[in-house]
Amino acid sequence: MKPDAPFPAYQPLYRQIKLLITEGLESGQWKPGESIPSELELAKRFNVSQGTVRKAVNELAQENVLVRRQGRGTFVASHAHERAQLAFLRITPDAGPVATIEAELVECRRVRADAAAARNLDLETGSPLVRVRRVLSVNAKRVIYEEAKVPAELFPGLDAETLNAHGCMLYTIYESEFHVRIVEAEERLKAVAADADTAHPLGLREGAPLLMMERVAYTYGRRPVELRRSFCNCAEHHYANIIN
Amino acid sequence: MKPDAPFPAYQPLYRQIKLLITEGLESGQWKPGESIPSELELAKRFNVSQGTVRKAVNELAQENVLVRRQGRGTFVASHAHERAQLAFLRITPDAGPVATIEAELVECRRVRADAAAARNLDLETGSPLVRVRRVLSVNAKRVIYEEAKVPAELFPGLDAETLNAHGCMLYTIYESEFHVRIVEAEERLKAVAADADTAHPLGLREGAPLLMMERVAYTYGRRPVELRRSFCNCAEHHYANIIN
DNA sequence: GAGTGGTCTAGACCACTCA
DNA sequence: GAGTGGTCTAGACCACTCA
Repeated sequence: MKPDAPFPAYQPLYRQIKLLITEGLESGQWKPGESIPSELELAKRFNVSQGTVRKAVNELAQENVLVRRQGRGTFVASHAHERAQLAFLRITPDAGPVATIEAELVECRRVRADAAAARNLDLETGSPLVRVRRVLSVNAKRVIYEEAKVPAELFPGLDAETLNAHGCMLYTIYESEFHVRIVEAEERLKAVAADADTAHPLGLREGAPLLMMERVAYTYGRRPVELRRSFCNCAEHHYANIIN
Repeated sequence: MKPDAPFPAYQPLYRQIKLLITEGLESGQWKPGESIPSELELAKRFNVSQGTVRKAVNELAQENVLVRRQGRGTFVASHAHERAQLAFLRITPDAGPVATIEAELVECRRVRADAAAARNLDLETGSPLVRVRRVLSVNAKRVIYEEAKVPAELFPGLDAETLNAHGCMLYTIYESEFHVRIVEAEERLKAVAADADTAHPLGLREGAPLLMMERVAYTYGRRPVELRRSFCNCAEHHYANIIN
């Protein structure tokens, strides 16, 4: 395999290999938690050197799409194991680690995408969405009220029953029940005053300061598949971030 | 050069090279904005292959310590150029990009480290610090009130005059005037209610919700050198973050 | 001991920058 | 055209896992 296609801009070989691997992941050829073939095997299959496969796999590992384990193999990253979940839950108690997380379902229903939701999810206005509202408890304290919206088409049969049956981690459910893996998210944070809707579920008075987190979550290929707005009571919790 | 030293745990060659390069940076042998020697030159100097140097340099580039430019060379990252500054200023207008940033100095004086500051900065309680309080304007709107504390020892002569003479980017000043380069930071975000101290500089009423950002900033080798607490009025601005 | 990923080398050639 | 980083190959050997 050589760089051909002069038009779609020059892409190095390892990027093309990366794309081929990503396609295998998208198609479900290799599922979350499973191992992909060894470097030598992939090199043979794609007719390139091991070094080129390595470079492609390294980038995917870096993006948390694959997980390398020396001596064992390379695995498809999963929200189910390894508490990689916590990468997407940045709220932490001020003192001590996150020990438990529980969710109480407030509501799960079908809605129509408004203009903003449609724009962010790359859909038509009015497209059917599933809207999930929940209260999350960290270490048995209710601190987050969140609303998630996802395209109904991608999540057929997502309802209260499904949610209650499969634990509290939404991204684990997306992955195991609907074959949608979240790999990246963009967040916008603001401090806002609690209104009636957000104050009550968290046991606060209206006007109390809340950390609002608006998120667009993406699957492979930077395709947006979830819109989320969360509100966190920061009395004893904070949002942790590392900059570099 | 071969892996020797059996005791301090096995470190691959490229990590040792990485450390040697970092030492050159810390010592000021190569200064921010300057280029470091070419890969082949470094390979000759350290008596390893170009590939090993490349691996070390790649990691440092990844950490935003070095910047690679094909055809030109490898440069020491700088807060002065390339608006790499914005990596550490996550506050953005809700609509449109950051066009201008200005700072008004509120206060600059010497203080003593309290227990918390001492712990976070790896100092003794009571150590001399310089405390800087400022109001930052983004696109000509005053939206951030911030307080930074740094060890006085590391920043001799840091005073109001210095600050007013060298523009508004603190990390650029640290770098150009005091040879302290910030490479990483940990932040904790909370929503809080404005008190008298924070409300007035931002033109808000007490009790208004503010986004509080507490930061520990690190130089090479993860040495903590700045403590910062900022408050942002989120009426028309937000904190942007990417998770993956 | 077989198989995996991790490190290291040597060398060829490409893409880009600049004088 | 000389010099830089970027890609790609082939091959050796190491560290780690597991049966």
